[in-house]
Amino acid sequence: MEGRLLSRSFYTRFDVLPIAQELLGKIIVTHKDDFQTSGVITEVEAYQAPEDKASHAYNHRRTGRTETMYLDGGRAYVYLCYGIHRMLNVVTGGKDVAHAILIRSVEPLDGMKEMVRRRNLKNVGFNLTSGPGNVGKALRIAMNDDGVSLLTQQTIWIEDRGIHLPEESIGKMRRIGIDYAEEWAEKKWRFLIKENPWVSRPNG
DNA sequence: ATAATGATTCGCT
DNA sequence: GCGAATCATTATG
Repeated sequence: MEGRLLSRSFYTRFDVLPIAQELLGKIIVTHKDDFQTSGVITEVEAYQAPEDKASHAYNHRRTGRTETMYLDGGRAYVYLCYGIHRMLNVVTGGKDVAHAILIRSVEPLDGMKEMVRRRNLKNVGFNLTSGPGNVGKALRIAMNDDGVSLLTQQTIWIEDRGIHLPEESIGKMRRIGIDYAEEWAEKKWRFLIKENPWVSRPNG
């Protein structure tokens, strides 16, 4: 399966919203413990600091954790959620621009058997790689992946394998789990491939 | 130093 | 629909 590695210039554009939509249909790949696992990105959420109250980097917030978001585009931002889930984000924009895109769901491609093993699932369903916590577990995202470059095919990277999505096939809805973010919670910055069952929730 | 909490998921009711 | 799991990060003293 040959794909074209997404280049630095894909990630370093300033506006995170088109980048998030263009990630739909691209292939996220990880290489861990001699296993290559991958999937078509089917659902993402954009986070646009400093103005976005839902972002960890809201209002130029700089802490040890958020520092990764201020790096140049084309890196992974990984954080632990609820003490359990490793969430995989794509850092975008130039250095000191704290934009990021959360990968919420993928459609399994390579290494599906290994992904099932990592998930400890008895019965395989769409929950294998749907939902950001499940994506992290299936792709074996680890805390030490925080800050790694996506620009080489070593650990984590994103490829274009020629999938083209027409504008009308992209669903735009409210982001999940950020009700505290007031008016920013209303932004339709969750993007997903319509009619694709590999998303964390059919509606929202 | 301590305490609160979360860009979630799963199992049970 | 509800609550537990589980811990790095964060704010606060």
